[in-house]
Amino acid sequence: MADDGPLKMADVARLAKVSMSTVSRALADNPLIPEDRRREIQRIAAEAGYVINQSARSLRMRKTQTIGVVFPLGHDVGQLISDPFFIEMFGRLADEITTRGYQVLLCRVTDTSDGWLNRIIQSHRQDGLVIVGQSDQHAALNQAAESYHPLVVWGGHLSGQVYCSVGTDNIGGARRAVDHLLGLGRKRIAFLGMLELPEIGLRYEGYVRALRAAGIEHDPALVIPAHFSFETAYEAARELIESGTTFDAIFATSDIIALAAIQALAAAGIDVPGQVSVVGFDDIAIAAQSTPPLTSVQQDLAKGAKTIVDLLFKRMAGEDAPSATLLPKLVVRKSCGGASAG
Amino acid sequence: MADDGPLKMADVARLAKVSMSTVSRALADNPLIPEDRRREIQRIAAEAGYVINQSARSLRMRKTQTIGVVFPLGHDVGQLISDPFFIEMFGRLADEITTRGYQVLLCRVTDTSDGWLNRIIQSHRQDGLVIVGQSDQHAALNQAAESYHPLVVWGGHLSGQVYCSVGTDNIGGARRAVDHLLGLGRKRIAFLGMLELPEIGLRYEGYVRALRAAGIEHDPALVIPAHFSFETAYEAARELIESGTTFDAIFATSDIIALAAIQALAAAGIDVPGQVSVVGFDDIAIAAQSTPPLTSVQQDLAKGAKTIVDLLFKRMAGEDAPSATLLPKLVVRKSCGGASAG
DNA sequence: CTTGATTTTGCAATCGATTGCGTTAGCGTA
DNA sequence: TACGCTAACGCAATCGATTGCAAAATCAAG
Repeated sequence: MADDGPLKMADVARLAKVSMSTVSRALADNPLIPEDRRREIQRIAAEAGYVINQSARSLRMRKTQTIGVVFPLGHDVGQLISDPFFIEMFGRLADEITTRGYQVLLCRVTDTSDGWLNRIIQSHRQDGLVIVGQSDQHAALNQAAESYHPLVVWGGHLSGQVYCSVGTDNIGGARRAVDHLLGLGRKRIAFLGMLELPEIGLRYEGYVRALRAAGIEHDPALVIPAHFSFETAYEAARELIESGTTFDAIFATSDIIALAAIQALAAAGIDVPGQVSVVGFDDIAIAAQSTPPLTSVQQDLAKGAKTIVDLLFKRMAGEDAPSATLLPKLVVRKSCGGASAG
Repeated sequence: MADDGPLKMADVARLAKVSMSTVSRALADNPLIPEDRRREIQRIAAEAGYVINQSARSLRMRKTQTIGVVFPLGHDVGQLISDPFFIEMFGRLADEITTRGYQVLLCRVTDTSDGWLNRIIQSHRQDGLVIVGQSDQHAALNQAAESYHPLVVWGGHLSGQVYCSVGTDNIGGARRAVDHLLGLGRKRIAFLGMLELPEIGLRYEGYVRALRAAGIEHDPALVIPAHFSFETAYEAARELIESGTTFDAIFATSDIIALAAIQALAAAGIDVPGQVSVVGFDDIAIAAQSTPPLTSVQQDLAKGAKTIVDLLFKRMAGEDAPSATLLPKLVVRKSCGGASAG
């Protein structure tokens, strides 16, 4: 009875003694087929273990029921997708997407030559795209967004931006963090991060504004370039410590950097938060579990992911969806001293 | 010149003044087409921004150039994919897969009713499957493996196993960890983990063997059920502490559980490693960065992922590939006292 | 200039579903 | 019985590529 190859719809049609058209419609719950017959055909198909071939379906319907999630570009190309922030974001996005009955296709860009985005788009492997982090590809995104609508980017809103983005209010978040440090009486606040990246530039902007508002002179010696990886951030922090520059607080532009800094401080025998307060950015899962627990600017990733996917589905439906900015929240824990009850 | 819809191969054929067959072959670098003409056609296609439609290609070739990665099943269904171990594994797998020119499709199983695996397989969305963690689906995997070969499972080798799996030597790893604790003079070693899961069962086996070999009586009061999530593990550890049962070491079956235990111990004013030594399992990235840094049984995920994907591609090529077991390594850090120069 | 061998090229079938449109069946009413 | 109308259903085209096979073009040798 059972031949080797997997069942095709034609086989089910034969079993049910109807045409393929009817099977197709029955499986799609098309009301053109009377309900009892629909049920019957569905039962037969299920019992035979029939599953629709998605390749064929995608071709015909020009839809794949799949969302592509594209990961860090530019400076991070070729690297492992291991940054906790990206990872957490990916998990949240995956949840939101699968909940809506779509599959998730991970796209790693291995070839950033001109047209990389077009190559992804035109492959028709997905019905929509989420790009996590605009990195240095602002122009490419702008260009693609003109003709391709189902596209949402996670990242700060930049000037001259055409594409739809969802991101944190970086300036406001940074400002809040630095204001908090100032409120604790800290005056020499170091800034750790890569100014070249657009989002970090915005956080720097917030840092500067907060200092200025407090009437504190801004010391360039306190601005330290630090990459996102733990090792390089640790080095950066170590150099700051050894440089002899005095400081009583650190505003790190990511939690990984903050954790690395705390570790470097501990290694140098400097007490956190006794001598130096540390604030991070992102509030990733381990932030609450570090020692001491890390004060951090919380990006509500659950909400961010939901917003991204909501907007994406709107755009896929042809509606126009505007960019959104999320308001970050400062989560105060022990790493900066002051009030906290663990 | 530019009409609205995206280019099709026929359009490129027209531009190049050849047939579609020739374009198809040229883009596939088929030597049937003379090299200079191939180049020419490729240039024309690239300039026009043409990209092959993967839906059509997949249908015709019966290949998708995609590997499906299926995530935790059973008890974890419906949960967020956030466990650092899974996440790290996913990143590594994604790297190995994309390096080989394949795409990664994330499959979350939302419906574990009978035939869930068949439904994934028969959808023909992927050319091969990696299943991360067999959970309680041993039987389903065995059944599917009989007719579907390009399938590799991450997990321990269980008795009566038909499918191909790659996993750590759980018994050996646990044994090594407990032996180390015994070597430090610890005698009352608590075990934290869910015995119901096959892999954890094996780790328990190693735990028991190590105790037995050391001539230490095995106290059931020291075996505490603990789930993989931080919160539940924290609760489990707290209960152990408050139960009054004496213990001088903890063997946790995952790093998350270990970190939760350390935090619970700290909250109870118990010094780690002074009063209690703690060893984890997995050696996830944050293990080295916790306070104190965590001793852990290292599963070499990079190697594991590479092995999984190697075997999978062998199987996709029709070869037969046997299961593999990786030897774990105990990474000693400060959380269990003894030698360490952190 | 033939002829045969070889290299290029294109026709048309194919992958497995979906769906517009026309046909048939079924029913009620006159 | 005849007619009209609607509900069910199936034919065949279609999505956009790949490829077996045969035709056409090219070349070498006689």
